[in-house]
Amino acid sequence: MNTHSFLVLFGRDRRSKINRKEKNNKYHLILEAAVKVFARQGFYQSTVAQIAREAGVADGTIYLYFKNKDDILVQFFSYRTKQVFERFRAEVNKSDNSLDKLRNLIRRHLTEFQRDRDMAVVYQVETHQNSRLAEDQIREMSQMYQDLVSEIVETGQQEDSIRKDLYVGLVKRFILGAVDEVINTWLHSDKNYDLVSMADPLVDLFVRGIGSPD
Amino acid sequence: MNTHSFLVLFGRDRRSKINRKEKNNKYHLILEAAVKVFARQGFYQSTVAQIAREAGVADGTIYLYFKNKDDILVQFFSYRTKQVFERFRAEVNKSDNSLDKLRNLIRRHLTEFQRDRDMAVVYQVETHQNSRLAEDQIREMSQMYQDLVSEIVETGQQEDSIRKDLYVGLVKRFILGAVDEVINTWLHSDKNYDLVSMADPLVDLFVRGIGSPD
DNA sequence: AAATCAAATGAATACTTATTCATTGTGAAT
DNA sequence: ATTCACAATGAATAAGTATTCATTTGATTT
Repeated sequence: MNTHSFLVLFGRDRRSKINRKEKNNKYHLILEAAVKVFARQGFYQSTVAQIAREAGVADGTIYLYFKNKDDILVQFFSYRTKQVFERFRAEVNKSDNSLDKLRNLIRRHLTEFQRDRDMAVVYQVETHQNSRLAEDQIREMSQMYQDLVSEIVETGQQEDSIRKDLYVGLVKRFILGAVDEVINTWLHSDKNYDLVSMADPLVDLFVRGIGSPD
Repeated sequence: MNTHSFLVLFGRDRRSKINRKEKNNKYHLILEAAVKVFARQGFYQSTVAQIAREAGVADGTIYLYFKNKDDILVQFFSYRTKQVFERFRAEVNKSDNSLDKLRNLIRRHLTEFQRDRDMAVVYQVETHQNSRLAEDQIREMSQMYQDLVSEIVETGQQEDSIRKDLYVGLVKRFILGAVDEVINTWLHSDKNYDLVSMADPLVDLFVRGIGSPD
């Protein structure tokens, strides 16, 4: 862990910190460039030289801000992706009604992933990898998401809008998996339809299932 | 695993086919070894030397059976995985009842992926990759699966066991995604629970949803 | 203008690895 | 026994690439 990572967190201070601010910018510049390159070619197919080129800096400069190539991916998960997942929590907290919570969560999830495709690609690929470089970060986010779903299910059961005979561990995977696949299909398509518009039909499927009411 | 033991096992067949049979065996030997190595380390982290070692052959031998490293992965999808997906179709055809079709499909899917973990890992990782080496094969299998679900939904709608107001394109992703995630979680766990036992609860979720009946 | 110093550079290093191919091994045919 | 036809080998080749570090740049201070 290098000093610069910390500077990022507290980068708002404007006074006499031009120097830091520049640093801050370059850190983000490289990170953004890296994500773009990773999204296009995959982590292992991407070279440090390509990232440097995309960011408009020299190869060596990258090592002033990141320990090594792996570290770039870890930083991506630590800051960019974790930030997004924290927004999910905020979204769920907005409502008391469990079905609204669920709808808000899915909608936010699709919105954020549609907004930043490069992030979406890297996230989808790396979380499905076997030897995951950012294993700890990925676990933490997965846990975050599962906690949200748990909370939704519990709330719903209290207010009697969600079945009580559910295996909650499975419900979590059921929901996350379906959302993931919808995103994945979108990423592999020409991306000329609105991902967020899938939210309502998807929630409807989660809640009512595909079976006839009778 | 060395070549010698294989020669002993199959060394009895002296006919002119011995040549072909040996070839065939070595082809499969290498393919199996490669899948094992890919599953452990990922495609790009795996070296041809490692595959050769695992198969008990020389590095150069691999190029007598495969055009190059990429070709090994393509062959894996062309033969091994496609074969599995064809079993899915057979399974669905066994029943006329749509919900049974669905249950059979899911059960078979989980059974096959549990049976061959190495295949499961490679499949899961590669299908989520961005630049997919076996793009054509993957598309074909995805299509196969989606056709199965379409068939199930149509049958179910005719026999009035499945809702008629469904967006079928979404139902496909909904089902495949949930199954995928259940498999993925299992692969990243200690794998000491029975994957197939998830089939019935999962189908129940698909059909009835999580919402209360009222 | 000179000195200072961190930031940035990019050529050089050290290493890894896919692929080739001259050589060797093997069993069948003559 | 000798030749023949391949299968198999693995050392050598040719590329590629992560990382380092001696040098340069440019801004700020003295």
